[in-house]
Amino acid sequence: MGSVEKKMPRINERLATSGLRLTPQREHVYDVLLAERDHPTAEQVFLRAKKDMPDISMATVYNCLDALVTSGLVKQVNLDRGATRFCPNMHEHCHFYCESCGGVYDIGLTRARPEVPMPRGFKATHLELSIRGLCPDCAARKK
Amino acid sequence: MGSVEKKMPRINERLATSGLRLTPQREHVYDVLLAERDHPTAEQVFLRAKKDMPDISMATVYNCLDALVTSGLVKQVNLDRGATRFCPNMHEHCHFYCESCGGVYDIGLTRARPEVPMPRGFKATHLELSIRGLCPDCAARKK
DNA sequence: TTGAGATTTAGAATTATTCCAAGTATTGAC
DNA sequence: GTCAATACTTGGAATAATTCTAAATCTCAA
Ligand SMILES: [Mn+2]
Ligand SMILES: [Mn+2]
Ligand SMILES: [Zn+2]
Ligand SMILES: [Zn+2]
Repeated sequence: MGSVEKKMPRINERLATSGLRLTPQREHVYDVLLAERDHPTAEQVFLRAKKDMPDISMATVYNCLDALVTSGLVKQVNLDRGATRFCPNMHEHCHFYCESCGGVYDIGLTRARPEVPMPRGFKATHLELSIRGLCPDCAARKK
Repeated sequence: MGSVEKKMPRINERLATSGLRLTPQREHVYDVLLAERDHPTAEQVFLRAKKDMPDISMATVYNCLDALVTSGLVKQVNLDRGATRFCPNMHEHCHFYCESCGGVYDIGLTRARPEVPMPRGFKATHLELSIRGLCPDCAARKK
């Protein structure tokens, strides 16, 4: 995670191509996401962001998250009815939701992109897989 | 769709095994869902249900939908942030969301249940695939 | 230096859903 | 059949997550 050398130009450039500026708030929100790979909600991002930037507002967190999503640096993850979660991992992957602890984990899709035969006429542009069950910790505990 | 002969015992029995009663409202909400295969929201179900049962309330529609889901007669479908949609098709299938018209379509998963290699320790119990793109009508129109 | 446009912010508004408490209906024991 | 226990429906209040709004602040380029 060579943050300064690699992250900065990337985030700057990505925002720029969407006509957005790199602001301290946006960078900080992105850092918060990169710091922990648990798919936090906007609320959780807000709480974490405040630690180092006490004056940041909830509205700004929503704005920043939106800017990061728009510029392709962050993915939104929606799990049934709950609050939207955010994921800075832009590699192709799907999400595993633990029904016991509520945790969300990345599952790499090596090459096995699920193949689904489309009925005539449908043009698929994007497909999303989500899995639910028990994470390793919870599975072990339930034994 | 031999409704009376086949639907009634099924819905009655399914509700019963969850300790729930078959009420006129529950049956009517189920009928509304069966009448059109377009994954309506609770609001839409409410509007349609009122046509033949003008005194039904929104709260009851939510309650009925919940009862039907609990007893395994109806599936909930969540598409990103939007209102939950409801689907009376209990065969294994996934959902196609048209980014142009917003329609939701059932896509049968013949046998091709997507195979995903689980990292060590994860116990998957359920997996869900959703696809977005253009439905046949919208795809043709965009040509 | 300056002003147009972008960004941040607090708080109001909105949306979808759940909760609540009261009234109504159904059921089974007698 | 009567009656109480239980289930169900209902309107409205409450909640949760998100979006909107309008004013203050910041940034960049001329
Ligand atoms: Mn992820
Ligand atoms: Mn469906
Ligand atoms: Zn877990
Ligand atoms: Zn369409």
